[in-house]
Amino acid sequence: MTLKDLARELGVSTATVSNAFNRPDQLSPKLRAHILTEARHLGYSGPDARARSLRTGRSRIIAVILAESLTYSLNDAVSSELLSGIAEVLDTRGHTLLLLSGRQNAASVPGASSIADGFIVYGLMPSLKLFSDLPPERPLVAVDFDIEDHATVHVDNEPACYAIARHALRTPTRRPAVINLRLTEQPCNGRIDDDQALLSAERTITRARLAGFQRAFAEAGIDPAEVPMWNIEENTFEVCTPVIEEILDLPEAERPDLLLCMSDRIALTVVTLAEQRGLRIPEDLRLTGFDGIAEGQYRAPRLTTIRQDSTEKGRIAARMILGMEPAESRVMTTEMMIGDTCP
Amino acid sequence: MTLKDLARELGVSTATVSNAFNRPDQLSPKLRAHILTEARHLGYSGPDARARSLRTGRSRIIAVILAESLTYSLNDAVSSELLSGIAEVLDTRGHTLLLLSGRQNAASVPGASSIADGFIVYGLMPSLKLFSDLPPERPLVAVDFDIEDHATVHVDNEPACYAIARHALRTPTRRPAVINLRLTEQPCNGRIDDDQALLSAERTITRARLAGFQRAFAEAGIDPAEVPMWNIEENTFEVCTPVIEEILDLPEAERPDLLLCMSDRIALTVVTLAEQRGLRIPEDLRLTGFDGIAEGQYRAPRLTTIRQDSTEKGRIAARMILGMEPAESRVMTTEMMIGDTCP
DNA sequence: AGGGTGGACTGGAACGATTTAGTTAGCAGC
DNA sequence: GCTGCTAACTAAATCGTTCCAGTCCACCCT
Repeated sequence: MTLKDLARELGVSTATVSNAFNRPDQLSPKLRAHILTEARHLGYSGPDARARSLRTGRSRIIAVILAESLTYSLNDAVSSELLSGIAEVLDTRGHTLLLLSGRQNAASVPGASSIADGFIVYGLMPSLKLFSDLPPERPLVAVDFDIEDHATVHVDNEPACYAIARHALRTPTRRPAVINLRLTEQPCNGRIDDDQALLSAERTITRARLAGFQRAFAEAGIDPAEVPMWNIEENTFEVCTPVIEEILDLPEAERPDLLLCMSDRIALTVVTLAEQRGLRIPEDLRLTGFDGIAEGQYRAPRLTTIRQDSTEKGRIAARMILGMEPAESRVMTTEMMIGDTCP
Repeated sequence: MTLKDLARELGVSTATVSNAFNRPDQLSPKLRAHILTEARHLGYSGPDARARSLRTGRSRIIAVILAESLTYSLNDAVSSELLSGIAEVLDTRGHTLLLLSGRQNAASVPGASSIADGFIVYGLMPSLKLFSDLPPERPLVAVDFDIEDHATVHVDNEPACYAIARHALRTPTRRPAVINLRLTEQPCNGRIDDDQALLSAERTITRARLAGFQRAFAEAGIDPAEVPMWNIEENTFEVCTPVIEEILDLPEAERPDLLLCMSDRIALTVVTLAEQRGLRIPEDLRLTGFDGIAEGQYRAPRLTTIRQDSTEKGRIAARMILGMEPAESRVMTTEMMIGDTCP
């Protein structure tokens, strides 16, 4: 049952049926009512979205391309908050959300994606071939990374990390350490040696966060090069655990008494594993996080962290895509939250 | 730049270009290579998904229609695990995920949805007009509710709740209580009075869970009608909090010493608020959850709960939609996890 | 009566691909 | 030289809409 069938059945033109569904003002109310009634009666449930999107060039679909697998992204608090902000705005404007992963089968991205009216890309590396395959005329907003000729949304990573490190270093500290998130060029889950290719040129956020920490170290008279660093490959409890166990199980003389973590997930894992070992927080171990996820604030000890509003970040990106606000480069401010883990 | 333009430019037919992209065996490798090279060169990034989906009738998009708002669904551990299972399967088969909410602007659903090749519907009520608007010939799988003529995926709610309640009632209990999730016909966030229209006929899961609890009560010689019940409208910390405060702040003689909760989120909120009040778990208060979310197992006290594998539930639904397994009615088993909150 | 106006409806050309049913050329076999 | 076969390619119909450019008619104004 197509629009054409329906038109023939009713003895009107296809244009009129189309108007009955799309432009009520173009035909008499009586005829319109008749058409809609008959449509329902004959089992026609409105114009086919496929044909419509071909003809109009618009689908009311916005694609979100995520750096990690969908599985990860949906479970991670930060990226699902981002998605939820995006969804919120799209929903109110009658748009829908298509989820794509830029990771494994990136092949499927260009194919499926050309159906979308716009793209929100989260945390990818700008060098990816992927970008050249996206239809160049449709809007694209980059979140948490930089790419030329496109709008971006960020938080003030460097100043925020500087501020929280400065706060942490006000309390005398013997052995500070940093737990990075996806910092190294090559995958590395564990201690970062001197000789490892350190900073991937493209990981702009991670680099900015580390730079903030290091600025505070230098200012406090600590040589940043002397501060031990670990790296975490994926922001999950499971992947964090072995690395953190390695740190906490160091002999007491070597064990850090301050851990600057690049995410709350990492920090929460530290809390869990430290509790299991009977370490007292903050007496034996102080730590800071990043993100300000809800889970970190529900229960004692509440995390000392940088709160970024990922939901709002998503809203902004969505509004930019829909043209509700200028698509420009935007840096959001964050807020330091002093919790119990580093008073 | 369209396929037709490219064909003209190269002096071949559109069919040949189409074959170059879709059926390598239909033309000489040499010509194919030439076409692909030139395509890239001239800025043609493959067949347009809109036109293709119109012509072939397939889009490689599966729509997931969620009962709650997208914002909620993306933040809730259970539904995002479900999504993640779905995404995992779709991803490996080159399909993508379109997220729709069946709630507020249900109007946008039929319009946008006819682009999808199939539908996974989560937790909706089958009476919704929505269903009649979906293209009837495309596959539909219902998750966590029943609808005629369609495949469904479930867990064994009643037996699972019976089992955990039985376990909880083995320890002598003076004042058991139940905290339901979305049980009442009319929205109600708080104590359920006798005169409230109790069981929405359509909320099959919730009803099944309560039935399981009540069977165990009866068996333990407790009149189910005497057990006080509360109701929670939305499975979030914020919405749970006032109700749980109401319960925990009852005079000690009235305060329940066993709380059977219909979700881990509710149970976790109880843990948080009980800790704040200095109540000892399980000495002063025992409680059980439902879902088995990761957050409930990380930190002490670990929840005593029913673990359902929502990720696997999603995988099954996705496989059914893609025809990788028979689309029939399926009941998954759950596992009781004895944690610290009700040993 | 003639001209102008505007509302209601229609015809048919796109939109950009896929696919069926060919056509053509080359070559082997007899 | 004819037939038959295959590989390589093409012409044209088709998918289900939308929307531009009209047509038609009733009505009003002068």
